[in-house]
Amino acid sequence: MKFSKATNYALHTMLFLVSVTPNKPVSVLELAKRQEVSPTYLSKILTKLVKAGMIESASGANGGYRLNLNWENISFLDIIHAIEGTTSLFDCSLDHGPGCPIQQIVLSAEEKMDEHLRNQNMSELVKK
Amino acid sequence: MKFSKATNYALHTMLFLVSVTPNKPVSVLELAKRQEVSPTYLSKILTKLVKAGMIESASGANGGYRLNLNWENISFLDIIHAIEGTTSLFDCSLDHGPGCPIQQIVLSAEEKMDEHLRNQNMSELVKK
DNA sequence: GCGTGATTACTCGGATACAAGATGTCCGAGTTTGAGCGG
DNA sequence: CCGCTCAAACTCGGACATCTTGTATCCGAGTAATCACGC
Repeated sequence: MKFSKATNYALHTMLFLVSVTPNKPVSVLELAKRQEVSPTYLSKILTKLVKAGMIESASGANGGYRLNLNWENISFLDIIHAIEGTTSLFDCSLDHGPGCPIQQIVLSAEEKMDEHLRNQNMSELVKK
Repeated sequence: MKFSKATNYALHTMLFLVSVTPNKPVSVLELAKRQEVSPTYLSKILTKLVKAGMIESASGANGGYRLNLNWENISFLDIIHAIEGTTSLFDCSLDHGPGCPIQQIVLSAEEKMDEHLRNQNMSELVKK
């Protein structure tokens, strides 16, 4: 079990966009160069962030990606969910009576992690 | 990102062994039947638990797997680590100055989850 | 100058290729138990 | 009744086969800005 590289790219892209601040779009080419990843692949990842309403894209010349207006409230968990999906880390998928105790324990552990990631938002990150 | 099925099998096997209690070994055939998984595959998973010192195996007729003496202290985290390995969920693997802030945040979130899983041990589970 | 068209610099989406890891199977080898059998 | 042998019931480990998912590339299409050119 590991976070995917795509999540890593998404997080770093957001970090960069936040630290650059101006409202001018940044091309995927530049974003990709900084992270040593192919532009076309990064583009696919960023499309997910667009659909999740975190950034917006401007096509055409001088186009690229820029933060959406609500960027300060975006949390780490939001970004991770946008890339990895929102399904839980564990499902017992075995019927041994209702309410598998293992399922309950693992999910509550996951919730602990989610809670921490939910409290970390972009506006705090930019201070560092 | 998801926990593997193997982890699910391992956890449920431990739960079963704990609830059965007697020191008589349980054959992998019976364990596999309960979880609807092939015996040979489950055997490979259980071998990892043996190497981690959580259970022990008895070969030969009437053989099988049984809990080790220290079973009460085994935590969920121990089992998960035995199957999934101990590498962290996230590594930035990108050099943008020392101490990637993203890495720090995600790892501290993981630590929250680990802490919860570390506190859940087998002796508590058996009560439920 | 001023529209108009062509060129350029981008994003978007689908299809596809590739790689790695999880999942599962097969088989040969070792080990213990217990039953059978001969003395 | 004792001891020997042999079969049965297991685990163990390596080598595969298969499936899924993440990662990455290619290409054609759409879109916006800018440049060139003719009037």
